[in-house]
Amino acid sequence: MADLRTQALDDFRRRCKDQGLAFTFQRQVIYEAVVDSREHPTPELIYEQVRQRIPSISLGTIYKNVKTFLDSGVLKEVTLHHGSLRLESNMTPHHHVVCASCKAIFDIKETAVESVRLPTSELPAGFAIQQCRVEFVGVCKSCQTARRKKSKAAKECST
Amino acid sequence: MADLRTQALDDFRRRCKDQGLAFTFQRQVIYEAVVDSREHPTPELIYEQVRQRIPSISLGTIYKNVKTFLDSGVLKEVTLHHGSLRLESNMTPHHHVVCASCKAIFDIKETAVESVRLPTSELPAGFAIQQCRVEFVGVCKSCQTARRKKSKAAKECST
DNA sequence: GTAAGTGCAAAAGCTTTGCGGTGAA
DNA sequence: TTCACCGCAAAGCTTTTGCACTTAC
Repeated sequence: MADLRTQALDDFRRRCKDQGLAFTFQRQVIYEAVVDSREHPTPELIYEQVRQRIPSISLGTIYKNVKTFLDSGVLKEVTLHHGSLRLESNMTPHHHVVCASCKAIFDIKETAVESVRLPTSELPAGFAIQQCRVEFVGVCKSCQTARRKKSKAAKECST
Repeated sequence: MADLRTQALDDFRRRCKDQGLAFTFQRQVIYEAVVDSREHPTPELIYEQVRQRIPSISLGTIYKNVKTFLDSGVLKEVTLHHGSLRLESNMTPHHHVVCASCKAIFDIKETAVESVRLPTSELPAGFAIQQCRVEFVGVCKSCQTARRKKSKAAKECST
């Protein structure tokens, strides 16, 4: 009987193969650390977890692999905005449209979307909601144009 | 006739007074730089803008004042997650509940909220939406408890 | 065997902090 | 006059990069 962990491991091995990534012990343990933690961990937290099983691992390796996993779609980032403080002077409630490519942020007035409701039963126990933010993620006009140009150039280059 | 800029300035002066903040030229220019820019600027971008009017300003002053403005509610941050990469292994679409105090992130299954629609007319021209993310912001149970304890202690301290 | 991955250390952002001089109230 | 604020410089994080060694394929 293949237990869940074995199955998850096979899954991960397959995903590495699909992405052309070498299947190393370090990668396996890093990946498991993220999956096992229910906390949306930071690289530092992953480092602490992984070090319990691989004391010789370096933080640099965590970062390199996290980046590899993000690039290949094995993991995701919780937010597109990490790494830079972005400010807001529009103090009236509103929502955002964000370009995944250039990180441009556009405001949308609150009334443009229907108010979103969440049944209390879906919330963590005792959580007090103050606000609901909606974020539409996509690609802005100029980034679409840039991508088209780039892929066209790549095509011409390969012929 | 008081133009818009004069009025905005008076507004800002009043807000500083309300918050017990000194009204300095630097603060005025920093604030105006954020308001004038439609781009949800970073501190670095604000620095560039402000330097055109106050060449001697330092980046440290930008950071100090941005922090002051955030603490006093004169400005807001676009996201709570800036400053730390947070990872996600749950690749199925879902939404988040975030504690504004400890930054804990909880998953909510996508079906828990009705799908959010945005009329194309509300979008920036040419923007291609790929995804909609909903984030409920509030305070988790343990942070509520901690705050209650803290404010109780403060009360006892002041008597 | 070869290309990719690892560990280590240095460096590159971004942000905070401390201190002496300056300016707002 | 006093206290908060400014500019400067140093330090503290987080993240990236380069290089020699090792490992997966």
